[in-house]
Amino acid sequence: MAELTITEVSNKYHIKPDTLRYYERIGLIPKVPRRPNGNRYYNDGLQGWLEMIICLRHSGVSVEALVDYAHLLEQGDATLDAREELLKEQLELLEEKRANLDRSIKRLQHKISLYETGEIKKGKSYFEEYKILDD
Amino acid sequence: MAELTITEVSNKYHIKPDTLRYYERIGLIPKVPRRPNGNRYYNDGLQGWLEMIICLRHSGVSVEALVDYAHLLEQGDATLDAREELLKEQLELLEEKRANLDRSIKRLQHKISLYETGEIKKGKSYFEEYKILDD
DNA sequence: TGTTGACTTGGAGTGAACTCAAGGTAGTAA
DNA sequence: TTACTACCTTGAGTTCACTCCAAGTCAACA
Repeated sequence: MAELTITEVSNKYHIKPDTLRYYERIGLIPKVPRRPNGNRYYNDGLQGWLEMIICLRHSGVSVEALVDYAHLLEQGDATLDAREELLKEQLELLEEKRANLDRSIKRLQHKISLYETGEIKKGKSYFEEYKILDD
Repeated sequence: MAELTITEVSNKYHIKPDTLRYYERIGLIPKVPRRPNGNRYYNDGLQGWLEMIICLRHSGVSVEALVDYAHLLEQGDATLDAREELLKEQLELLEEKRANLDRSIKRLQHKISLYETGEIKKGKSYFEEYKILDD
């Protein structure tokens, strides 16, 4: 890890430079340090934070929640409890998401198996297929 | 199960009447049958389909993909293979999602444990917390 | 000394998926 | 008859999360 330009970070994390600047604008990333000419550079700490928020964003954690967390971090020691609380709330949301995701995956697998075994036969009416799945 | 009004379906599946009408407008739900006064009623087949699409929507399957699937269903037997293909694609997407979700959950759990054991101590600089997590 | 090319800014535009508002009708209850 | 409620339609508005655009700066290279 080293200090990377915005384009390098963009390539590393598959996230557009515009998005990186947007994240900074809304406070999801703090003020990024600059070269004498004004160009941003991203150090190790920033890259660690980026990795974290990109992972969580991919899982559907809202930008708002992450901005809240970032703001709490900026306020330092006084917000340790609030931060833990926020993380726990988000964890619960993600666990709900996973439960639902598991249901959907099972549903799709079951449905696909019906296609493969030919149990969804020709000539069925539009919705007949769905009665099978009322489980 | 019986024939339900739009409000009853709305309550049953926690989805707004406007959203139900919207789904119909865009072809995600087929023409819903009507009472003589024009009010919609949702029969068993429709409710089964709704349950399915709501589950998948909660898991992040796009409206577009579901509309495509609905259109294929409407076209009958000739689309059996295309339907199976579409389901398999969506299943793959969901499995990717689950892998990422698991990563995020582990990350959050780890982070919360750092808060609980006090390993995230007072007086740390803004990003120091994230260096711990470079794993 | 131009002319690339990578960066900068502020602000506007986009796409997905709802969500709402305005105005109208049908059926019931006082 | 009037009031109320639940439904209807069309079309516009909202939210979220980017994503793009135009115009400008700066460093390096021919």
